[in-house]
Amino acid sequence: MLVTKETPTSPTSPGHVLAVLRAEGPLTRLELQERVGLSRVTLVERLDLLRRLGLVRQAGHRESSGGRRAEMLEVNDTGRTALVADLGQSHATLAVVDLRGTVFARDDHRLAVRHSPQEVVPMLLDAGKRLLERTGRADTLCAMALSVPGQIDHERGVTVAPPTMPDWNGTPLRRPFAEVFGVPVLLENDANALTLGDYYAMGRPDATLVGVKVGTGIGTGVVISGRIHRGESGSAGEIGHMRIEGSEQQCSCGRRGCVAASASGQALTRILRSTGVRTIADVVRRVDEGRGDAVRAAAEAGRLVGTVLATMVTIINPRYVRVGGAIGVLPPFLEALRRTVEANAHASALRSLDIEPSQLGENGAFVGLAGLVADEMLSPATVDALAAALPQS
Amino acid sequence: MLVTKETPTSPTSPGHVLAVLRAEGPLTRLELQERVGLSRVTLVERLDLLRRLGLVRQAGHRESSGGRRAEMLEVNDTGRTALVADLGQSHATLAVVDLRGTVFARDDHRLAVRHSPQEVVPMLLDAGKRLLERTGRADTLCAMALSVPGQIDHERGVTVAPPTMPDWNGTPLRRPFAEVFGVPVLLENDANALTLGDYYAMGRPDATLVGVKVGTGIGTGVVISGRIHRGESGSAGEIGHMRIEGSEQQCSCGRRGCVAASASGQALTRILRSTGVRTIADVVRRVDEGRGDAVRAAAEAGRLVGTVLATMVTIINPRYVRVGGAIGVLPPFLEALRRTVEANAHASALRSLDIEPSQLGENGAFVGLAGLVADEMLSPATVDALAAALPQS
DNA sequence: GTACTTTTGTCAGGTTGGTTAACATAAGTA
DNA sequence: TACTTATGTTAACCAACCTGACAAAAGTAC
Repeated sequence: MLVTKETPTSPTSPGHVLAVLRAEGPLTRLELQERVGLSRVTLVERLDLLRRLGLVRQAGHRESSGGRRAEMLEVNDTGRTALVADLGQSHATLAVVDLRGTVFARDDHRLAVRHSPQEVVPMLLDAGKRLLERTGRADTLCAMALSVPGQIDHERGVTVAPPTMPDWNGTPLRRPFAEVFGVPVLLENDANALTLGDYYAMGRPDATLVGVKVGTGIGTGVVISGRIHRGESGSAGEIGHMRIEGSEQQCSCGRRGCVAASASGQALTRILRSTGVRTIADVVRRVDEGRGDAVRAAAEAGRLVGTVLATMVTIINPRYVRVGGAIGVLPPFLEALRRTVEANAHASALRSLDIEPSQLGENGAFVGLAGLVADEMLSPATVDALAAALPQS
Repeated sequence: MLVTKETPTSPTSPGHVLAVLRAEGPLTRLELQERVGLSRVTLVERLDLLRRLGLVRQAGHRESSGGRRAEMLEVNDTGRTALVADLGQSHATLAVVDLRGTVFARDDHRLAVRHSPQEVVPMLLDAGKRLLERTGRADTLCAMALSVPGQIDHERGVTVAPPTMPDWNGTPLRRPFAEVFGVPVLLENDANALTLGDYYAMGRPDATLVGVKVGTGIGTGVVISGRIHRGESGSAGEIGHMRIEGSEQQCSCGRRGCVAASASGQALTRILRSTGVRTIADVVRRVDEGRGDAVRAAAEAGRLVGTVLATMVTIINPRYVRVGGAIGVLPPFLEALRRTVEANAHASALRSLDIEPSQLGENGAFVGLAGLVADEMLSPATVDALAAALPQS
């Protein structure tokens, strides 16, 4: 049966007041009062509570309309800290951020191609501790969030790694980090995290958003009604290993003809190997330099991903598509992708569609993870729990 | 910005009590009290209100545990009436139903291939009035719901008809029916309505459900978190006019190579024309009789739809797929579809997947529309509004 | 400066909507 | 008949919130 998931909090609880403030940006007390439907007396009490929790702050004033200026209030999303990590097939990056996604410090690690959790997890724990100390924000740490390639078993807090990373299959991630840092640990797929980054950076639009990430591998994320659609087994949007009609290219997943076998960063590296390319960074550099073979390969990759994305657009009918990842943002790739989608998707789905590159660059996943933490820590339920635990006046 | 859409009703309001009862089936007063979190005194008052509104009723007793038996309570979903209509490319069917989808009377009309709203709408209004009178349920009518092929502009209550029904493009549907029957009118795409039918018939599972309808045309619906995903322009799931690689078959939509041009009921009728087939009913009969050419054609159609559905399954990662429509439920079609999905969709998405034919037959759309009406009329917001308007004891 | 306006905070009394506790009745079992 | 459980009702009570009055802060207009 469908279980109602709304928090059992009343629509005038402190948590709900904060939610209104979060959704509708800086507001004056009067505006807030109208939207929440509380009397001034009670609202003052609510705000006092939220202020003591450090969750709201002043944000300038409105123009005077003949008397005292009204003070604007907003959610304090810079006071608390999250430790976030982006784990990839060949890298691991840690960052200390606030709940808005501002990066205070980051720490990049290259990883061997076939790295194992036994080496990487302790390294991350250690690096995380040092990074927190270095920024002096350890005392405001409220959560940790990790993005990983492949699927996640959210129930158990365990990875369900892709075939390309067999050592990582079933690795418990939530537990070790929760134990060391003593805060909740959120896990998210890498493409989902990037998609959420764009979603939050766009001001949490109330429309369906599809995010595409083309880096070493290929993945997508879908945000519907403000939430990532993960599907029944957490593999929704895993388009990287869909078949391309007519292709027999061997894929690193073991099968043949996958999109990722022909259009991922890994595939481009292989395709351009004879021209001296060894890494994805090499691919990006050559495309930026305008080398014909590299540009053509990127465009062909964009066309292939575009074919699959056109189907996705037809099925999901999103308002926005945001394309990220090292390969995804390359202009020849993006242009070919856009043209292919426009040629193949359902006409009606195209009318309201907006395809743009992801705006966040290197920090995209961090913004997404920070937003995820924010949604968790600033949710009405969490805030009401905090408020209830607060000592009286 | 994302606007919070929860009703501003408190979590202990009459509407919410009803919602709990709706979600968790028949409950005793004590169980209900625990789940809602109200004292017995107040719960009695709530239930009195709901009983006076005719929204709850007794449903037998629990076994005695040594004393008086506890009385079970359930939502009364048979007391109110909805007029529902399923409008197709060549038929229009009206039915009088209760909010559970029980059909009290139905009225089938064949329509000319190129029918126009100018003839059909007045006919439906007239037939609806007579049907309501005949069943004697006109006095409990609480809403009307219509399913139509093509998309719907829910804002304006207007159809955005498919290219195959150009006369119906932009037809106002909500207004004429609302004026004649004096109740709210809900509109839904036909594939969405059928999908919702299976969703409600399955007891509103808390999992993603994809419905596929293959009748005259091809359409799909997606239920996520208990709601139909309609997409930005209402065309989500319109897979009928996606391209098949290699096909150049002319489609009735004007383009070439669409799935619907090769795999819809209309396409099968054309393909089997030389064997004497004239209608979809002919196709169904010949497949049921086991005629080789018809069975092969149905299987090939299933394979083609399966190819597209495999992509959809990979992208959405649903728990359930339900296949309906006159062609969709044919065993050779369904078997070929199932095999194709299993061969092509992402392995992880297949593990938790359950593909079955729609269980509802002719009345599928009616059950879906009835559920849609129920969700609307029994929602906390609607119920609380009714309760507030009720005269004091 | 003074007069006026708007914003914000606080106190006090009243209303509402719920609570608990006690009692009464109904409807079972042993 | 005695005991148990379910249900309804009454009355006293209580917490949360509201309204209204008052006051101070912080502006503008003159």
